[in-house]
Amino acid sequence: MIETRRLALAKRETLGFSQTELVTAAEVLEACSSATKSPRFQDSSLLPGEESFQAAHHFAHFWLHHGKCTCSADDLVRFGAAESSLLSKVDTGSAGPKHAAEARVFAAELLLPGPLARKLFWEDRLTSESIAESLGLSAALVEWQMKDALLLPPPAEKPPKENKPGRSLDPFQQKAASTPRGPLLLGAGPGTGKTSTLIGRCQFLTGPLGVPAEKILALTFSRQAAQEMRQRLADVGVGTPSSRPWVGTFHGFGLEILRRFGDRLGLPTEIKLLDTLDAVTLLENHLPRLNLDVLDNLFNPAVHLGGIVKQISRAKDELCSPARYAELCAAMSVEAERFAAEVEAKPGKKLKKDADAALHAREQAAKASEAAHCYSVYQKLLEQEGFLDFADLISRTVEILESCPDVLSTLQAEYPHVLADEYQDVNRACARLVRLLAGGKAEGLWAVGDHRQSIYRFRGASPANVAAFERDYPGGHRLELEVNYRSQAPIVELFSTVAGEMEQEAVPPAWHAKRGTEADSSFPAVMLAVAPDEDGQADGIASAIKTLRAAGKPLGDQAILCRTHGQAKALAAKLAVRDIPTLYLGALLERPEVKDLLCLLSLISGTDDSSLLRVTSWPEYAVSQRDVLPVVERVTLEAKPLVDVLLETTMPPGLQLLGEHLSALQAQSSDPAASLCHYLFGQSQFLRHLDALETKPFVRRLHRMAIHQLIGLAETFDQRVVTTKKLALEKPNKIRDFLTHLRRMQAIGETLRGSLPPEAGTLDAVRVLTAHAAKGLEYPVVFVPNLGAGQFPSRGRHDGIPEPSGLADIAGLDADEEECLFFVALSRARDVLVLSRSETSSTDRSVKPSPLLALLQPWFIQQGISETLWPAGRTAETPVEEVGPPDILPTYTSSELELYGRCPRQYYYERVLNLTGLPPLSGYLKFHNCVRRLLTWLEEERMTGKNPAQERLEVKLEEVWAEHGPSHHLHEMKYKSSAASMLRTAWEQQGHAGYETGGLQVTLTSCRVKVRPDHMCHDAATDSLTVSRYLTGKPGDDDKNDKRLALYRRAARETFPERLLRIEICYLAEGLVAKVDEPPTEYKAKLEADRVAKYDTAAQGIQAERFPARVGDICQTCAYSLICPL
DNA sequence: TAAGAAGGCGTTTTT
DNA sequence: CGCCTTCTTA
Repeated sequence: MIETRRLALAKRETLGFSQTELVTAAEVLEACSSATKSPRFQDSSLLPGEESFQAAHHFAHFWLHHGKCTCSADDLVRFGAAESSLLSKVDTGSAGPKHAAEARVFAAELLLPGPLARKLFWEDRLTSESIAESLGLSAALVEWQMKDALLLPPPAEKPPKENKPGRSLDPFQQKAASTPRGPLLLGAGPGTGKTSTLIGRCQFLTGPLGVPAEKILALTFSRQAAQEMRQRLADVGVGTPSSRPWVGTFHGFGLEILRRFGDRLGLPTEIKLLDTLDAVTLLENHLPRLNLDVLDNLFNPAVHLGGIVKQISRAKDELCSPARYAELCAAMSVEAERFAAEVEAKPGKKLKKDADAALHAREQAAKASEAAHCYSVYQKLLEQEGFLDFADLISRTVEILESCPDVLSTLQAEYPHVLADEYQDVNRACARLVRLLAGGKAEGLWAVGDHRQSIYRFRGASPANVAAFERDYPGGHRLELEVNYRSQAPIVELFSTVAGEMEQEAVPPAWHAKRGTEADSSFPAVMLAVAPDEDGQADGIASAIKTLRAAGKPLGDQAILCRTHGQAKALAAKLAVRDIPTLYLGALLERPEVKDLLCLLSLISGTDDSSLLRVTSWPEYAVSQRDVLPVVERVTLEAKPLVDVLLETTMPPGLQLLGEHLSALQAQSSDPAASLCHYLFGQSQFLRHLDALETKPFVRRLHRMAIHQLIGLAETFDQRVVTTKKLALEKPNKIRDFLTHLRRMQAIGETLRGSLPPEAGTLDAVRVLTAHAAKGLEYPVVFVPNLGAGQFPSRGRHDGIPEPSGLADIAGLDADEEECLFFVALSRARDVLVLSRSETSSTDRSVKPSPLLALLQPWFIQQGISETLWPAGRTAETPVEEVGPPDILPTYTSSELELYGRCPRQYYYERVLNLTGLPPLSGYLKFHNCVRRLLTWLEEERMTGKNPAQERLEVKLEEVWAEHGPSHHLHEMKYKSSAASMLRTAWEQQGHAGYETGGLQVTLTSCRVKVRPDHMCHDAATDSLTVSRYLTGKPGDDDKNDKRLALYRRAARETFPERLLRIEICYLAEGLVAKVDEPPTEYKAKLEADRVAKYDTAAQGIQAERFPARVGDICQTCAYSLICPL
């Protein structure tokens, strides 16, 4: 697209207009007409602005593709919704959509060049509407174009890089490219020219061998890799417009086969493809059929569905049918039982550890079995509805090829040459697909990969396919590329050492470094540094970056490769403080400017009025919180539309202005992307204020790119294939649906990472990325920080859903995945590689060196290089000011202190600002709310003297349910019956007569706490008091360590010192009662005291008005996440 | 000194 | 929820 823009600008200049000259659309089109000697394409059914765009679009095709426009009418007018379908995510290599997109960009750039748009907006301070008017274009088009022109980095003067001078192939590459017949597996280590060889292979096939280009099938994993390969093939002139190789992704190829031959499996002609969220929604819609038990969670039924869907997808990648999956799980259960029996029969004293292990094995088996059942239900649903998921694109294609010999032979004849890229990353399904296509002797198969770079095993990639190449392809042979063109000799030696250590049996590979050692006195090629703390490490990296820049390595040539996004985020932040521009967007939805705009959207769609607090705090409106809070309250209470309230003449001017903006947006369209564009470029001063807030130009860039990403996300958002059941009375509202979609994505744990647009490629800033993301890339300078134990390799977390053993037969695994990742990271460096670690971290007091460093030892010893010591950093600790106990102790309820403990910021929103926040996404919180209300009611009834009659329970349940229950919820009945049974259990716990009126109270250092236990019961005969806590979930191991129980004990002791005390947990769902014993030792008593002290700490925080946000998992479900931190 | 309990922390990504 | 670390206890 960058190139397309460049072409458009150049064309505009040849037409006689400069880049920043204000020229009307009519004049531009007139010039186009005379330049091409063709009439202005005209369609009188269009509006004036649209007509210009369409005409320009036709000229664009004429110049770009030397052809006529074949785009649909929709393509022509609706420039924004270019790629709204999920199917467009699957790359089938067809040129149509790409050409259409190029023409759109070209046309827009021709009519309103980026430089002109920037000048008019920033210098002349014009709005999109006035620009549209003066150019004779539609405002929507102008806004769409401004989105790119203002938010993306302007293109560099010169093209970023010319393609590498076409080096002729070296002997190894030549031999591989010109193998007369396969099957061949080419081992291509880092920087050995894998892609060049692949291209060379195509040239060899189409050249000397005279193979028609369309007989070649090249399969990759990512669309990007496919795109690059297509580009390079075009560059070297392989193929013609009528005969070109089929280059695309495995999934894209599968999609094409399913479109052609899907009828053999009874698939519908129009394929409906599900993404992960669709799949989760589908399962959620049929939750009762899933019969979840161990994987059930009443309070958040969807909590495990994400993991289950992931597991199903894994199974499909392994070509494992639901039946087979169930068998594996059954075997797992048998094994678990056998293990349990073995433990049971073991002589000697029983160890808790063994018993736990047995229990654990059983639980895992039970979970797996439930997942297996979900799989079978899911698959039936897919077939019933005619849906496919991503994994089906491969597995069902395999199914066709295996069951329809005619289809198979058709395809084998069409593609006698099959090229498979990244062979170490193929999963079983892809490997089978390749095997089938390659045919009997598989002479046309040419695969390339590097098993040491197999870093995607967690998603099913299996280097076992590399190991088993000869088994799968008898008569197959291997070749290895041995010259590294990328890195300086010391770096090549270093990662060769690692590769040698990784290999258990095989001879270590020795790559020849082509580049030798280009001595650079200012910096060693390889360096290993250790800092006492993380700030020291950041200082060290920052100063190395500066030194290297001074030595001629621009910031854009330097990259920091981290193991996790968490590390990347932290390091990027530390470098930003040290004035190093870094290119890292992080989680898109956590970025303040993105949250700002999401709040705006939620105001437009009327989904969350508390967003008002955030929006009105912008400089544009500058309304004080004092003025806004009453408005929020009124809107909540009066059920009057927000805009109407804002437009009341008594409102402060800021609120009225916002009211005007919102009402205009609401009148205009309900498309999220269009609304955002109109707001940003037409109505508001948002972008100018955003700039004013930030002094560093680079950070401004990041802000704008993040906003661009958000708009892109909104553009590609479309109605879901599978929707959650909605209330019939809800009006369609695309903005609301978009916001809900984002929340649901968050809820299933999908983080939307802000990926950088290609336009960012030329920016001079240090790239911060994960080692995974760096695969296939190279940088002159590479930093690999945080090489501590537990950091790299990362101590990861697994999903709750176990994988049945035997799903993947990964026999003969070569090296550990983390070692591969380390290897990938090291081999990205061209000239300088800086490895570093910190001896402490914010979480661990001491961090040992990563075991991965041991792999480097031989080389470091041989070179006589020892660790460089970096000094400690400045520790920027802000001392917490102590607030002494106040004269009059304030009183809090225990629940508000607990709220503060969970997240002080949430406490602030709820208790200080009195906001209500978003309603919960699913029904479980309403259900929970009902149960709590009912239990409180029950306890209050009891306080009056006696247990209510049983019939009253049902009456009360109906009453509370009608008002607060999850009515119309998909699983309302399930919730309702659990609520009824819990209430019943609580009711049966009546025990004794004689209830305490009022609650308990406890005095801490800085406050008094009012405690209202779930249930209390006084037995006058023995003068004993039983205090019970109701738990609605399943019993857990550390329930009795809950700080609330400690508080119960303290409060009961203080309120009734003379009574005999008994603390209990009552599990309502199970009908169990567990007694909580008195702390037997001093140590335990101290632990309990510490728990109580947490209430004290919370009270101190509230008094000191400290309300920091506790960022973590809870944010995903927090009702205030959009406005936080306010 | 080792077993055990309690607390703290927290992955990678494409289609 | 599963791991590692840190602390207590026998």
